[in-house]
Amino acid sequence: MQLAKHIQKFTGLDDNVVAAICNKFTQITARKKEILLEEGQRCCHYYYVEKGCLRLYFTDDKGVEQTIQFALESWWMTDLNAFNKNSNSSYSIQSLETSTIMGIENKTLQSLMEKHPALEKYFRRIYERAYSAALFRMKVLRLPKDISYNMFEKQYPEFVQRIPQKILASFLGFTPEYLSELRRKKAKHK
Amino acid sequence: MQLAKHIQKFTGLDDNVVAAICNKFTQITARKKEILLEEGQRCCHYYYVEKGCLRLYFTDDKGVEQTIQFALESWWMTDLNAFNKNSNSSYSIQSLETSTIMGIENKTLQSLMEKHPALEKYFRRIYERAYSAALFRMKVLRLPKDISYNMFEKQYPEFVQRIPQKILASFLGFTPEYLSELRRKKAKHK
DNA sequence: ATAAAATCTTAAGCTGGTTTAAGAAATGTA
DNA sequence: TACATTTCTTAAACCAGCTTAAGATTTTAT
Repeated sequence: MQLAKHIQKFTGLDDNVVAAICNKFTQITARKKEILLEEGQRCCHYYYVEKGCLRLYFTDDKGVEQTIQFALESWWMTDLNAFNKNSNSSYSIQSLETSTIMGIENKTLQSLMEKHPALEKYFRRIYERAYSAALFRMKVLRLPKDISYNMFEKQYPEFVQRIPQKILASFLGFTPEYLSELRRKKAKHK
Repeated sequence: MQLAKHIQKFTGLDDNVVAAICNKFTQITARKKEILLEEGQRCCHYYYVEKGCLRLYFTDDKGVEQTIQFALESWWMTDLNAFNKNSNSSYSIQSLETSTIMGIENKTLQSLMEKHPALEKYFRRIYERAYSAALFRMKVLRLPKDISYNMFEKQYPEFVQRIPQKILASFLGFTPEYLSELRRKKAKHK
């Protein structure tokens, strides 16, 4: 199990303690395109991606899905605000592939953290990483669109192949048609 | 001191322990417009805003300053990636007002966290809040510009008065000229 | 294998927001 | 108080990226 190794790596906790922690999680297999959380519904779970890929998105006033972020292996995903306040979600979460996921509810997570303070360190580092990535992404979104596409392609070449173009476009903040145009221009200039 | 109260509130630590922790911080008074960290320089400090306001920004290829985020009272700010890796910063940090700030170096912070594991909980919550805010901001930046301006004005009416328009524009992702136009249009329609 | 659905491409016309430029207002400084 | 500097406004010309639409390709389901 990836999660156990991950927690072990960040906390240095004993194997059997880690096992007891992981025991509180529910293992979920999500099919390609399966919706794990729907905008407006109660956000009951925090998800850890063992294998596969999730995306967090919302649907704008024009009905277009806007992808906020992806979660690949070893990343966590939820609508954090809704999860913590036990309120309705402002986002949807979808599995982009057949994914293996560990899910946990808020109450369970809180009691785990109380019982195992070392988990505070684990999540401190998880959030630190997530926040740092969010800052970087904020910067990238300010660059001209062609540049942010090139950066993304360079950094995640295999991932660009893995996901539908339209979803990548919605992540980078433009239309699929424009992404198509960028790709054509780029191919031409080689 | 705000910081002590803040740590106390999130961790429940003893007053004298909190005092010992805060003792490791350096108190800084930054003048209006003072630059605390310059893009390309070593990022040596994490800043906690006691009073005033900081902004994190970078200068794009056209020489335009792009504001990534603000830190008001009780918020933390640094180039997290550079701070953790002890490397050069990709951003600058500027005080927008006469601000009172608490600064700490990475080594000192790490040793504080080792000595006081309760601080892990403190920063877990700080990062959690920061990450949640970053997600929300990502969503707002996807909305039409006039809407994101209206949302911002509604949520922080006094802050809109406090900071220069051009900096607000760079935060919302458009030009000062366009912000001017939006304001004029809005005033007309009343 | 085959039909249906989803995705991707191309191209033309269009628009939200930028650029440029110049004057007005506010702010900082001696 | 006056001068210099920065910020804000206005308006016109412009363009990066969107919209629309229709055909081509790929994926999914049976």
